[in-house]
Amino acid sequence: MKRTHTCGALTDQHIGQTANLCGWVDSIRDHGGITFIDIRDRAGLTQLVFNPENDQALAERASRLKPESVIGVHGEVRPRPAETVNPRLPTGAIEVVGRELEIFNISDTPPFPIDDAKGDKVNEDLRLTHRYLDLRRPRLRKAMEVRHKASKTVREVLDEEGFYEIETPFLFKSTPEGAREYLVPSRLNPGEFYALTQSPQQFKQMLMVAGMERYYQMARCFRDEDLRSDRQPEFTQVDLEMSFIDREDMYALIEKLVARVWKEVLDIDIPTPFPRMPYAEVMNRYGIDKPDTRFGMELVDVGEIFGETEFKVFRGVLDKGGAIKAFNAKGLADLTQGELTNLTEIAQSLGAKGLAFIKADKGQWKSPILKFFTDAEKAALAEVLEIEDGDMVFFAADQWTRACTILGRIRLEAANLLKKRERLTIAPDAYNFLWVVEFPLLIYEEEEQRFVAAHHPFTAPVPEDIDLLQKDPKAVRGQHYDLVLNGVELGGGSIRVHQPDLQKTLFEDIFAIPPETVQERFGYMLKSFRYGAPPHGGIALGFDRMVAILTGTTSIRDVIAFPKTQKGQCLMTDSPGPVTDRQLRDLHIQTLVQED
RNA sequence: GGGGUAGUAGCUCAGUUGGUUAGAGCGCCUGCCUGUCACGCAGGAGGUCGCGAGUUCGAGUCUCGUCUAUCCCGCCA
Repeated sequence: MKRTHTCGALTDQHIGQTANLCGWVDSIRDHGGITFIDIRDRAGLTQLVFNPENDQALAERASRLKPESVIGVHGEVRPRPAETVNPRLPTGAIEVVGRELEIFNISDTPPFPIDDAKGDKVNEDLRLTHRYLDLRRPRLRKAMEVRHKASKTVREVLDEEGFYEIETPFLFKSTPEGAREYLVPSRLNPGEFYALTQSPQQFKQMLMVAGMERYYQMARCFRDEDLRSDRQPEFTQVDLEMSFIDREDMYALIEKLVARVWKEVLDIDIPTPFPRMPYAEVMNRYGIDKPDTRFGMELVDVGEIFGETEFKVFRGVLDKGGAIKAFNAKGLADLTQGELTNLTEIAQSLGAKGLAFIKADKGQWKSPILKFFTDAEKAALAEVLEIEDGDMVFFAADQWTRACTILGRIRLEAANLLKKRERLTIAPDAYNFLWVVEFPLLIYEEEEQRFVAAHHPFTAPVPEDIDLLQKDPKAVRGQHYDLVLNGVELGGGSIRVHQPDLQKTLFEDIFAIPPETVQERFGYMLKSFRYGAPPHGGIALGFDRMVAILTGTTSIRDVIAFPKTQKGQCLMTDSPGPVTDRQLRDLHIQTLVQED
């Protein structure tokens, strides 16, 4: 039986017509005589009626079906009796009277309910083992649709903007700086290995040297790092690179791209341009480089208030040039002892000695450190932090970065506690995009006693800071930009170095990589830059994270058809798995693990 | 590598201070039922309490170890 309509398509417009529907049995309601079957396909649900008065044998066959079986039904569309119309269903005004029934496949009883509400509560490992059943649930089906629409829109916009979609190799060579890589033994080159690309970074720059001018790719990337709810070993980036552009061009393009995706998928108008904030400011105000700006409780520098303090802890930090930061967790004075202990432990894990606080409770302030504060200091605190009864204020006194980082983390934890108490609500359709700009180009690595790239070694310095490279490397800002959305790092990129001499200086003088190593790893790149490299820059957006936000989930596993568990396994196919000795021999490798 | 949470029927969970035969809802099976849509009613089957040790007269419950999933730290240029 060939289908003529989908299960979502039939409405009262089709009354009187015949139709062939194919799909899965969603539910069976056998009344002894009359039997109703909901048939489901990708598009929706339609009620089938089988009446023994019409065809006794057919009605009996229908009533013996099992849920999730696949059937085809021929019948006519008719209106439901007025009092039995179901307004909760798009197809609730009609039903299809079954005349013929073809059973394509009888289903075993599924191991878990194929149902959004119940399915969401089922253990994820069971769902992943039977992912083909999990994906039947409307929520996941919808996620796949959103993912498709988003990638389609990305392709449309970038096509309009003159980009070529170009594929680059997955099999690359190992580049030990950066993420741990998946290695692939080379059969034809004994003892040598490919590495799967952790991103197409070097290839896309070569495409610019090659004169492609505008490249993009829905690029699969591979990183052998530990997993998180927003990190999978293979994931997808919207990867692109452009020649002859500056940062402003990039902001405009990505704002256009993102706004179109939100419009196409959610029918929401995202205001552009997006706000921009320098790295130093986001750290000062939010204590994190990917701030969630959907709520306030911003960090405040209270160092000036305590300029004359005799409180040893603050005095010591200020004398060493550190910072005293504070923020007001509005309405969190009823924090429990357990919650406070938990916050303190988090602060300590980030290097704090403790977590100082002031609780404004029933008209008075309570705090172990209150006795060290003068009345003037208290008054000043009350003013800048807008302390009211019921508030909880946290402090961090440390070197600037650490003080910000500690409170930035506590701010997020406090927000979660307030959400639980329903004192902080964030609109589900709040999308706070933000460009974070002017990152430092370099970070000093204490362990290795050298500078490393804050992002990657191909990021160009801000032109007016180039002179500082030798004099004051810490002060050099990079032409890097991060796109942040609701506290999630959605992507990042930069204007690249395109001058061979500058790139060589960065590698050898600043990052202190031995010249032989530079030659081995990046020699081809430096060489290419001597043959007419255009100024260029690019960006990569985390596509899985974008779709997760579009579908309102926090786990990218919900938007990847076949994701892996935290141990990197696919429970459906049971991979990875062992290989034969013969395979290992062909690849010239041995394992040190003995099979049981 | 480290910390937290969870693991009891096919699924979701309850199980008191360690004490008789481990329960519920859903699902499944059987029967009844002609307008339901989470159909209803009656009955029934279904358990290696993740696994392994230990303590104890006695362990789902306590201890240790271990496995799996998940959240987080480290890690992710």
